[in-house]
Amino acid sequence: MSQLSPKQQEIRLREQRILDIARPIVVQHGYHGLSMDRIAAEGEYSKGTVYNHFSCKEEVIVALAIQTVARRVEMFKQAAQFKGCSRYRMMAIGQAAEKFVRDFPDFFMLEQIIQLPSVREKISEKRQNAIDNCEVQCMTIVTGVVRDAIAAEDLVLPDGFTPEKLVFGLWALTSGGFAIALATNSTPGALEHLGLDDPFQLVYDHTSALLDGYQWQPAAATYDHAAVIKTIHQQVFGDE
Amino acid sequence: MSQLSPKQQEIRLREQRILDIARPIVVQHGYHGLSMDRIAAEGEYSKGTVYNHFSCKEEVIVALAIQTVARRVEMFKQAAQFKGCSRYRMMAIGQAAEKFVRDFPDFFMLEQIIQLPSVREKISEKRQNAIDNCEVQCMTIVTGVVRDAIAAEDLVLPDGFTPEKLVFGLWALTSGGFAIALATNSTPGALEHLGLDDPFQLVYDHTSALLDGYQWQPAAATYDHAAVIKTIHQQVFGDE
DNA sequence: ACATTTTCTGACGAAACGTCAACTATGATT
DNA sequence: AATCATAGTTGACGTTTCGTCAGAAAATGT
Repeated sequence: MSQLSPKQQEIRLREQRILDIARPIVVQHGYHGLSMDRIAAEGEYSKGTVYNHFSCKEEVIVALAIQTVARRVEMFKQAAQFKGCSRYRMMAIGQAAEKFVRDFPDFFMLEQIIQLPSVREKISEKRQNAIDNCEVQCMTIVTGVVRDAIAAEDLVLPDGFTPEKLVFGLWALTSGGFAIALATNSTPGALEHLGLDDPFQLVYDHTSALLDGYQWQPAAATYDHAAVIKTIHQQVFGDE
Repeated sequence: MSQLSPKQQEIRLREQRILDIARPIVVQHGYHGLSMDRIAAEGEYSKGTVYNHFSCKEEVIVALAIQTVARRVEMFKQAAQFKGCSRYRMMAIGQAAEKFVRDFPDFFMLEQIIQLPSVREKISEKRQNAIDNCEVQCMTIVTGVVRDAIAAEDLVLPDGFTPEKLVFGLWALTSGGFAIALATNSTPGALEHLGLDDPFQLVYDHTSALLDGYQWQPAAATYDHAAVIKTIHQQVFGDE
C-alpha cells in the first residue's frame, strides 16, 4: 500500500539530504552559522524547497538533534543489557553517556540550546514529542536498572525516594559535568589551571561517590574499576 | 585627579542606563529578543551611540551577565562566613547558589549561552577576563571551605583528590540540576509527570548524598536540615 | 492531448547587524 | 567673543538572514 511515486521518493530522500548538508555546517559553524540560505545554496535547491521540508531554521536544528539523540537511546539500550551486576550495568550506561558526549560534543551542546523557550516555541508539536520521547526513553532505561538493583537488593532507597529521584541526581551530575568539560574546551587551560586535567574522569569518580552515598552495592572501593570499564567497552561498544 | 567633565559623566551614566534598558528585554524576550535597534529606540539614542559603548550585541549580553554574576560572588562570600561547622558553611553556599538561580533564572541560563564559542569569540578580552574572574572567585570561596573542613578534620580526601576536584563535583551536580529544573520550566509537567515535583529539593538531597559519599562530617542523617537551612537564611540572607 | 494538482522557484519585504561620512557639541586658545 | 580642534552623535546605507507567495514548471490523472 505504501507504494511511493518516484516523486514522493525523491522528496523523502531530500529531507534526509538536507539534514546531511546541515549537520557539518552545525558542527563547524555552530547554531548561528547555520542558515536556510546556506542549506539551499549548498544543496542547490531554492529556498522555498527547503522551507517545504522545514518551516524554519529551528526545525532543522531540532530534527538533527532528534536523529542524534536517538542514537543515544540506542547506546543506552545496549549498555543496559551489559552482563553484570546492577551497579556495573549502571556504569555501562555512564560509559555510554560519556561516549555519546565524546562522539557528538556539538550535539550535546545543541541539546541545551534547543531547550531555550525561543527555540521550543517555534517547533512543531510532532518534533516536540519526538525529542521529549527520547528523553523519556533514556530515563526509563536508567530507572529500569535502578529498579533491578532494588529487586536484587543491591540498593535500598530511603522511604519516598523513588528511582526517578536517584536518576535525576545522576543525570544532573553527568550532564552538568559534561557541560563544564565542553564549555571549558573553548577556553583552553581554564580547568587545567585548577588541576582538573580530566573532567570525564572526575564525573566518573563523583558518580561513584554518589552511588556510594546511596550505598549501592558493591561499594566503589571493592572492585577494579578499570577492569570493569574495559569489559564494558569490549562487550557493549565492541572495542578491543 | 579623576575629575570627570560633565560630558564624560553623562557617558559613564549612559553605559549603565543602556544595561538597565537591556536587562528587562533579556528577561522578557530572551537572548534573541534583544536587539541593538531596540535598545537604541527605547533609550532614544541613535544606533551609533549604543555601538560607541558596546561593539556588538554580545558585549551587552556579557556585560549584563558580569553584573549579575558579580552578585553571586557577593552571595557566596556572605555564605562562606556563616557561623557554623564546615559542612553547614558548605550548605550555606549551596543555599546561596539556589537563591541566585531562583532570583535570576534568566541569567543563570545566559551563563550557558555566553559560553558558546560563537559568543565568546566576539567579546573583548577585558570582559572575557572579568567573567572568568568571577568564576575563579566563586571556585576559590568554595575550595576555601573545603580546605577549612580538612583542617578541622571534618573531611579526609583520598590521596591525590584535591579540594578543587571535590568542588567540581558539587558544581556539576548543582549547575546540572538547576539547568534541568529551569529547562523543564518551559515545558510544564515534564518533571512532575515523573514524580519529580521539587527539583531544588532534589539537588539539595543529592548534594547531601555526595558529601556523605566523601564522609564529610557531620553525616546528613545526624542533623536537622530544615533548622540549619532556616538559620542560614536568617543569618546570611536576612530572611525572617 | 489536455486538465488538474503538486511542487518548485526566486524576487520580495521585514528585521537586525554593524559601518561611516557628515554633522554637532564641547571646551581650549587667542 | 570668535575661532578651531577634538570628541561625540546621527541616521542612512549595504549586508545578511528570515520567511512568504504569486507565478512557472513538472507530475499526475483523464
